[in-house]
Amino acid sequence: MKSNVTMKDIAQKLNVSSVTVSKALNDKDGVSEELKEKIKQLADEMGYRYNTLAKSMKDGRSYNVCVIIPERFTGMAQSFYLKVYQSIAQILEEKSYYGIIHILPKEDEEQLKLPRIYHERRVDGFIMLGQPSKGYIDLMQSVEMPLVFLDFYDENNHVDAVITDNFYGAYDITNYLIQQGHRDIAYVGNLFSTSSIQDRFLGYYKSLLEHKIHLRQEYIISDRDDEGVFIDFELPEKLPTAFVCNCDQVAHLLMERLQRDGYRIPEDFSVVGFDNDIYAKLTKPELTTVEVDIDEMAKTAVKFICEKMEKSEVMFGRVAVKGKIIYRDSVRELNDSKSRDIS
Amino acid sequence: MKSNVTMKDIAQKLNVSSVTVSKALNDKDGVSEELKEKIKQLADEMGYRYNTLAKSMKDGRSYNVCVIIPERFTGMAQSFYLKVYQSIAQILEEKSYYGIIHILPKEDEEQLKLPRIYHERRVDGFIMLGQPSKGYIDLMQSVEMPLVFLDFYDENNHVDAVITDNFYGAYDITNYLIQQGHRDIAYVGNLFSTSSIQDRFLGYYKSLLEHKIHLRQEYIISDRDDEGVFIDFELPEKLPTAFVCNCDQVAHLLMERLQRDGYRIPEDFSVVGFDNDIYAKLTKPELTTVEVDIDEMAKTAVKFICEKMEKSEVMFGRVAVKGKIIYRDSVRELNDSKSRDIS
DNA sequence: CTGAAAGCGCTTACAG
DNA sequence: CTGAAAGCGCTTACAG
Repeated sequence: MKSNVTMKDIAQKLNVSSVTVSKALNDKDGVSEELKEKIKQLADEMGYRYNTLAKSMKDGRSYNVCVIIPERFTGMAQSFYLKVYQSIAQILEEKSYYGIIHILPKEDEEQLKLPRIYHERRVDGFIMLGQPSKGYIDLMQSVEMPLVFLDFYDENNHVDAVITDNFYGAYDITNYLIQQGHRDIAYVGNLFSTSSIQDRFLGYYKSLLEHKIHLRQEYIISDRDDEGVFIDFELPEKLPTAFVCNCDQVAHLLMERLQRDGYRIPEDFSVVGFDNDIYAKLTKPELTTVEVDIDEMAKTAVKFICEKMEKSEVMFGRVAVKGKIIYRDSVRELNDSKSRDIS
Repeated sequence: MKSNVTMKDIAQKLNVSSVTVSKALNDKDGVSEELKEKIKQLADEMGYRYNTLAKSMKDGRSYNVCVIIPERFTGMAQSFYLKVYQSIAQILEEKSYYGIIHILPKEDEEQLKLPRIYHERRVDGFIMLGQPSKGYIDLMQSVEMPLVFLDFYDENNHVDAVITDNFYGAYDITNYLIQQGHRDIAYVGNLFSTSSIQDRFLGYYKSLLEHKIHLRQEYIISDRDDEGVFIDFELPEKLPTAFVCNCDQVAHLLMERLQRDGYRIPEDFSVVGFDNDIYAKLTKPELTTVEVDIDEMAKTAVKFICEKMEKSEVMFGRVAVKGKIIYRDSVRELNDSKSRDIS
């Protein structure tokens, strides 16, 4: 395969103009079917490859969408965002866009440096995947380019955002525990750490309220300090029968702690998580949890960004995508017995 | 920030030509320092962004390097390749290239479909990260474009490849076990599954040979079938005192099995792994293992691909990058006692 | 149905 | 030190 064949080369061989070749290869009107076929065939034979850079330059669009992920979300076991990116890229592909991943280095985030791809005009829109610093959010807003937030939102900015339905996810899974006969249910998570921990807590709380179950302060168990570093759990004197953990990793840690203390799960305690990530299957027994609908989130974000790239005025607001409960073996049904003693 | 400022716009404002603006912004000779400054400043004020697409078209290069990862390597807990990509992208960035990740869908791999980015001439070179099918390897070879294999190599093709030093990694860690007094050492892995399992086995074997330790067939314990699906371990009648596992995940599985059988680690058995991935810290106790030098591998691969993009004749052959042992708590020192009974 | 002309935004090679 | 001309590979709008 020679690599430098252009439309002009094809045109010359057939004694036509490059305009005709262009039309033929793009399947446009104005060329006889016969000639079209001949051109396409010759293009194939000559190993012609369409040069999109030329087209890009012509119509001033790069056909690239940049997916920015803050570096801190890319650590071990954080394959969640990679999966989201993968889904995004695939959907963009169908629309003939490229999804370009950009892992935002910590320094760039602090110094408010936009990706080089922006300064070099190689991008038509941004999907911000995972919450960056406040300053960076403002920066992204200030450049006039289509922008969608994914998996977080910002109170103060009017940016289209696609998020997991944290609230109803936690609500659903707490309801499930109550259906199984649990009444003493704790929530595990630092309420002041992230908005998703907070929203999940509120979903849990709503479920309690609807079932007229009193929220006990000592049943709100912190899992990390305000910097996000995990801390030892301080379990209350009187233990609940079930724990709603704000994420699978914390459920994993909690189960280890309980098992170390000699308890069995789910016999002694039921535990549920959120995310359905790798930790959900690392626990013994495996975890009942809420699975995030990655494909739906990706699809929605791509739809938004594409429409915004077409006509930049459109706004979609904040959209929450519902997840679904994955039932495994970390929850025990409490048969009528209202409460129990720990032996 | 207006988005459509061009060199011409800047030129007109200053009553100079766009050639002069181009020279000034690229810091080339032929413009007075004074004028250069003025131009740069105005460019800033006007929110000028350099249009690399135009440059790309001019010199027929996209400045993109495509990193292809077969889909099956991107599952949960497979953040290894993401980290490699991250490192690659960062190093390419320093050289003003873009690293474009492309997750190769299974169907495309089967149907031998190259990434669209190739057909659209938006890429100057490929880094193949992770071993694809034989057919796909041949396909990649057939397109005349700079190509580097990363983390695998192919016997039959003369392609530059950067790999982990599986052989010496396993050799080193087996030596370490022997230093700790172990003589009865098993290897865990299906020798016919992948070349890295095989190479690691051979490193283990070399260590035995050098210490005049007889290789016992029943000490080669398979971990997966030929399709790569994990199977139950068949442990030999007489158990060894130490296990060299072909990867951390398998070490994790083995430790679970042994612990389920009532053994303690490292008191009853020593276990070592390879990779230092997430599984190495999920085991209790944490795993002594071989860490792959991701940055060095990435650096080498990028160096190769860049030089090949400059002048395509250069060849580097196969380069193995050494890892290093990470000492944790899964190995026990055997004080002189040659062998032991299991109580 | 076919094509000459102009232009996308930049750079290179050359002339002054 | 400065700039007019030509060209990268394509497409659009228009003329025939």
